Amino acid sequence: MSDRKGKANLEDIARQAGVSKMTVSRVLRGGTGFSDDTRDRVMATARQLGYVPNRLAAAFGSDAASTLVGMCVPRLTSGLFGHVLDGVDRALSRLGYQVMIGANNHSTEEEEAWVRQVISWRPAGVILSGRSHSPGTVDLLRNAGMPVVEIWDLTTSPIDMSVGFSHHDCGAEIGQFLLRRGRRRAGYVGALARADVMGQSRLDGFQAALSGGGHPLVGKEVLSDTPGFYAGYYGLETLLARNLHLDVVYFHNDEMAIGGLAYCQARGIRVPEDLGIVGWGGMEAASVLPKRLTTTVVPTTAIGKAAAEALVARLRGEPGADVTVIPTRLVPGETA
Amino acid sequence: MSDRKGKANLEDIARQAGVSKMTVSRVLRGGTGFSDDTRDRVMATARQLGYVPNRLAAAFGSDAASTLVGMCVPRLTSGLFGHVLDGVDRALSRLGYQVMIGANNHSTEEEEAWVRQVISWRPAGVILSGRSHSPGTVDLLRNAGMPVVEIWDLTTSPIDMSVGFSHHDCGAEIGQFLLRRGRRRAGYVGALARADVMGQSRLDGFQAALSGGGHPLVGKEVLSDTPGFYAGYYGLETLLARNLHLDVVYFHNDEMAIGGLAYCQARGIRVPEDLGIVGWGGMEAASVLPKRLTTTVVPTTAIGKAAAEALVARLRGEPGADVTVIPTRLVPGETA
DNA sequence: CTGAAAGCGCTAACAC
DNA sequence: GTGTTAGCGCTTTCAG
Repeated sequence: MSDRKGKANLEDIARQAGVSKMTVSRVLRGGTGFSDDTRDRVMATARQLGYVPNRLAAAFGSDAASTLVGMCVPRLTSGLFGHVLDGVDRALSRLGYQVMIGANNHSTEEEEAWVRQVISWRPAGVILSGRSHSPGTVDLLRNAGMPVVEIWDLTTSPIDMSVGFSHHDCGAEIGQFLLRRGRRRAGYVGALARADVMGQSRLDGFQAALSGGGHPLVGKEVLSDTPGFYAGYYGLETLLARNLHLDVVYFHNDEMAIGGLAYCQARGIRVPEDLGIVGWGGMEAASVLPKRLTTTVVPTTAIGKAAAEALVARLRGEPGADVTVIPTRLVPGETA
Repeated sequence: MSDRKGKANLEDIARQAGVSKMTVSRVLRGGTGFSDDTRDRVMATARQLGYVPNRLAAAFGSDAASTLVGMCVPRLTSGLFGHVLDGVDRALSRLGYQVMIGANNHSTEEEEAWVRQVISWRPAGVILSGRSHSPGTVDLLRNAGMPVVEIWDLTTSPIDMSVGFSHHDCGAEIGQFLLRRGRRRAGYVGALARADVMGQSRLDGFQAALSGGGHPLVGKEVLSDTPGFYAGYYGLETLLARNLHLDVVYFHNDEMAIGGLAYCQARGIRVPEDLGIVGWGGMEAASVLPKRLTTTVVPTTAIGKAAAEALVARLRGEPGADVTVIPTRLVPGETA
């Protein structure tokens, strides 16, 4: 059916359909400037030849035809970011874009390495997670002159655009909530201290609110481990072993909080009577527990969708805000 | 610093360093055939100009220089596939490849649409999830002449290569296990009946084993919903409402099983005394429950890693098996 | 409505 | 050790 390398190109179609490459190109891209007859003939020939367009050539030759979008998340195994990725991918793929992923593992160096790779593919734009990046990353992106969306942790001075919410405010809101509920001796269990800037922001906000209310954080335990169920379980065990008479514990996220709940159940600690348990993130599991987890629900998919839309709007030259706030929602639950 | 469009290219570096484009290309790719002095000069100039290579041009011009790999999963929000993706990405990014993602939402049509897009970028290879694909997908991939790895559900006649395990065997193994434990009236709770071929395979294996043992499946409830906690909770409620006197229920996955456990706890149903609960997948949460969930643990990351390695081995012309079995592990747990 | 020419930035092949 | 030539497949521009 076709020639060299078993791959037909525009010229093959052109020859066989008796038109020029240019006409084929126009037809295939659904443009205008050809007769119905020509279109039908070209389409038929393309199908017959099993033509597969070469977007490498298209993107290369046209400088503005790239439909690649890079998206970097902290960890690919994070349930929350899976939903963000889903929101991004659904919005983008529907518009004909392709998503290149990357994980920075909470390291700005790894992020920079990823950015360096990804921009060499001349993507239409890039989505980053978080607001702290290496100077090299910022440089690279500024010079690349493509839309950049920083998601998750809002920043008022984005590289280009920002979509998300304030982690600091999440922590503060929970702090105030707990004080209102009469909690006086709060603890914190986290993970990945050095690495996770955003978890740290929540803790900062939490502490600020507690101190502001006159009942500062009593104790904290931060493991250097994946912030999952295990870490929550053992982190709470360690923290409680210090006998600080805590009446509530704020966890890095819902998974850890559920681990904490499991520990309480195993030890006969009554929740919320003996100890309050608070999570963050809003994973689905948290809402079918025997007692609904007190937590902050993050609209993950909406953030992904909004980020994708902001990116595309910029690409199309449509007006759009540089900073988009996607509010989180405190769910009182029954565990604190 | 540089010229038109603020982007330096090989020629800019060549001119400023007083060598030819070709020499610059050789230096930048870490090849051979230049003096130390030349190398230093070129490198310095490249850095000074803020040179960002154009892989679009490289991949386009060399036909064998693509480092793009496409990876399609059923759902981006699946915890298990998040880990698979992580395994793939870690293995691949370390070797300089970039991953383009896609989700097929359990639809072979959506998968075909994705394949059509992705191969137009002339990737080095493609990783698909599952073994059932549309004829169009198979055609496209066969003609593309690039390595293809089908993961998750093993097939002995892959398009090219297959890495995973047998879902049918997973179900059968659980069926036999339950019979040995004296269970006689088993039920099943699943989700996405039509769409999820692999879940169906597990159910098939499960039923075959039960029937083979003389105690066929008593009842099943399959929701058209996301296979998550909610669906598990309400699915079990619905199934039990039929008063079939079940003594054990096999769930589509761990999330649903945990939803089922939550239902039992809410209703005072004792597990495993009154009812056995069995999951599938091996999510982390399952192992910190008050009672460890009886389930099948799937080595997700290992599958991703093996798939990536098989793909790269093929690209390098290294010998490798077409079919790689990554065994799952039945965890007896305490819920059945 | 259609076509011809030029060129995107890089690498392969070959010459020196 | 280094340079020259050609060309990857497409789109842009400009002519008709």
